[in-house]
Amino acid sequence: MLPRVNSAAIRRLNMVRVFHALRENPNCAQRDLSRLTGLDKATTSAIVARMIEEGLVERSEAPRARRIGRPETALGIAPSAGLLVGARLEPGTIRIVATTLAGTVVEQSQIPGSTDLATALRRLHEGIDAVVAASRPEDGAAPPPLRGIGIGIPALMDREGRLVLAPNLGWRDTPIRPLLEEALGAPVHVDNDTKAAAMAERLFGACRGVEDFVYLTGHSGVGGGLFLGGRLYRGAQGFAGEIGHLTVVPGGRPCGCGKRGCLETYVSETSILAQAGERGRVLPDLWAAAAAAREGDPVLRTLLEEAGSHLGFALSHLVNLANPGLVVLGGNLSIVAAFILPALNAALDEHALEPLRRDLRLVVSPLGPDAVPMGGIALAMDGFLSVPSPIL
Amino acid sequence: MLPRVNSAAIRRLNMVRVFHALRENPNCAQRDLSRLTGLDKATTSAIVARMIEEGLVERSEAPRARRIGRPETALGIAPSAGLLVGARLEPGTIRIVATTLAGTVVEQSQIPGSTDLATALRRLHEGIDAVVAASRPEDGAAPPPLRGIGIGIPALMDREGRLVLAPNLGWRDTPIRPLLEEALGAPVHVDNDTKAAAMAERLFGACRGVEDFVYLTGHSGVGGGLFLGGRLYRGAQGFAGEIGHLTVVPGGRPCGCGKRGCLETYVSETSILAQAGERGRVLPDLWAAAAAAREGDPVLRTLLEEAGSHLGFALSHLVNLANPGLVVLGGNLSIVAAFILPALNAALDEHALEPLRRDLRLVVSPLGPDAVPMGGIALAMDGFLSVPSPIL
DNA sequence: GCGAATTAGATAGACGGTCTAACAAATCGA
DNA sequence: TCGATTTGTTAGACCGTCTATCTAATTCGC
Repeated sequence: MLPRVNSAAIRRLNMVRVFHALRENPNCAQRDLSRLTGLDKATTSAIVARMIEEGLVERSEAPRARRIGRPETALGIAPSAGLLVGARLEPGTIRIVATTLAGTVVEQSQIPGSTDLATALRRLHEGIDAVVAASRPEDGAAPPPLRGIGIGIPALMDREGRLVLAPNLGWRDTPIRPLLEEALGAPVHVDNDTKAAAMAERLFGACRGVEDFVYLTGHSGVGGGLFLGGRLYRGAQGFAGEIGHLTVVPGGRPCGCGKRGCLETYVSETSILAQAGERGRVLPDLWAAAAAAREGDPVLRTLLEEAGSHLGFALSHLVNLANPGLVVLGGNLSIVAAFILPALNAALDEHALEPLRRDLRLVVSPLGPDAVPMGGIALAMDGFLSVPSPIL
Repeated sequence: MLPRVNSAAIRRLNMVRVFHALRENPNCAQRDLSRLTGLDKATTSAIVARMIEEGLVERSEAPRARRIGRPETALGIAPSAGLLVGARLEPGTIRIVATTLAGTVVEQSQIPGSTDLATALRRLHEGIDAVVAASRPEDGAAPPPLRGIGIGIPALMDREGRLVLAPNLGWRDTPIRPLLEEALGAPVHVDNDTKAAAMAERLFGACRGVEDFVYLTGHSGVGGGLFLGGRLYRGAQGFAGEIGHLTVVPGGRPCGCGKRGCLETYVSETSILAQAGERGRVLPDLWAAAAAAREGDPVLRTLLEEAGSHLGFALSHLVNLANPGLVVLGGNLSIVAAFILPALNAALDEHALEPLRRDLRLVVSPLGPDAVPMGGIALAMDGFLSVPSPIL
């Protein structure tokens, strides 16, 4: 059943618009918010007054003089209004960030992970407590309340937020959200790490204001986050974006999914290192692979070129189907971006339709390794603002 | 700039909900509308009263007795409230339907098409006039007003509704909507034929109530209509869904797009007939191809099996990326569906991820050749209801 | 037959949004 | 000091939905 649309819904919707306008334009005046949101200045006045009353927004002390007329007062999301926590849960490490409600990072940490569910959750819990404790304001004022927690996990999550399968962690069918919510005592949002990272790029990274883009990342597998028509797209079951299992070489390298020739047997960090090993180059990680390529090692050069070619071929399918305006290379892919991009672009030229290819922009993620935990922040922010989903 | 969200917007939104609930459940009572839309019965009462006042809805004369209590009065979209016209514009033929606002067909016709722009538009104009004239009620009452016209064209249309390129018609960069609107004197909506057909399946066909599905069709090319997250998805430039140009055989048959091995060089009506000819079977159309296959012709059997295999391979990419819950085979593909489905399913089994494949339903379009003109109706209906786009 | 029960639908009033229009506030420039 | 200019507030109109109550029309039990 669709949520009811009544005056409460429209108030929330307009409040969220004002919030994001203010988040993206810190220290702007009420007048600017009117222009940005399209709301009448009287409406803006009412909404801002309410947000100030709720402690969500604060006025700067000093009015800013303009050329002529009454000076404007700058507004901003109050740092004391609350704290959001984002986390990235991986087998080896857990990365945690704390931000203001506006998404400004105030604290971060990295702790060891675990493939044991109880251990991982305990460490996550302790890590979050520590980060929140460290986020206390210096002047000894009351700590901002924890408003929400968002966590990105390398796992298939269904549309209800249930963990279906996490091969790297060895977990399956785990009601991870309730487990965490009970332990942490704040609203918890859990999502696939790539989808979370895509949200981060949209709110804080390279895709601000972009309505249709694709986020690509590659660790143990290759994941795609589809942001389509102004929303993160999840698919009928919540599994959309599985670009890593497109068949790029029929009958090719065997994949963990049981098929052969999947993209991620050629392009993920794991598979690139494996292939390097097969060709006599034992390397610890992609940084080493990038270093070797930078020094001119022909094996790595060729390997990364092949990877770029396969990725470009798979990406061309996505481009022809979804016609995104922007593709972001993120995660570990950004480490080797310089060496895969030429072949990737060539493959796109060869396989993507010209009018779709022509207007396609391709960028390397500015968030880098922070994309997933910041995606947790994005999830938590969305949850805090909690717009009933079918609206906007 | 996003449209303003105010009380007028929420009224329209709720009115549209009531309209669609009533369209999908003809002769239901006001009480049922409340349940279907989630609106309070008082709200429903107000909305229905207003729609009756506007002539959009009418009450049936006879109240329907229930087991106990006051009998309910059946409601329906008034046939006299207006007429919608949908058309399919092809080089050879123009197909036109007229329906009530509820989408009930009241008249249809088929006239010759033309690749000359002026001729085609003139014939379309005359054909629509004729169909509208023939739709007069038998009792000699005033004819319902023409509320909108929707047209599906085999063309790349940009997001502003401008015709960018129509290879089969030989048109490019044509402001077709203004041309038609001036001539026809009613709101005109023009869109890609496949996207229109997908809308028809959603409103009137196999996809009623389905939020994420893919519509596939194949005439001169192979097109895909993506309906994602409850909306027709257009992509950054409006070109989304070009499944026909996925590379399925690297270095394969040359395609009109300049590349090689595109899906549509194996699966479209044109290419199937061409391949049949190369193998010594000269056939006029897909009906003949289906007939030959039905009679056991091994050449056609093999050919269609290969087509199914290629289509399934390309579709597996779409499934892995978009995770649709339903795939509809429409247009000319439905003619040969019986002979391509086994290989198509096998290719999906081989190349689509198991959890995504498992819950995927595949159906043949119930609308068949009417999908495109009914898609025009869907466009016109959407336009008539004109919900500001970012809402719902 | 007749009143109680039951269900559909209408109505009154509360409530809560945004918008228009007028007003108050704060500055610049002459 | 006064008018012009621009920002921000306020009063009131307007228009939605929602709650609560009322009316209408029927069946059921007796």
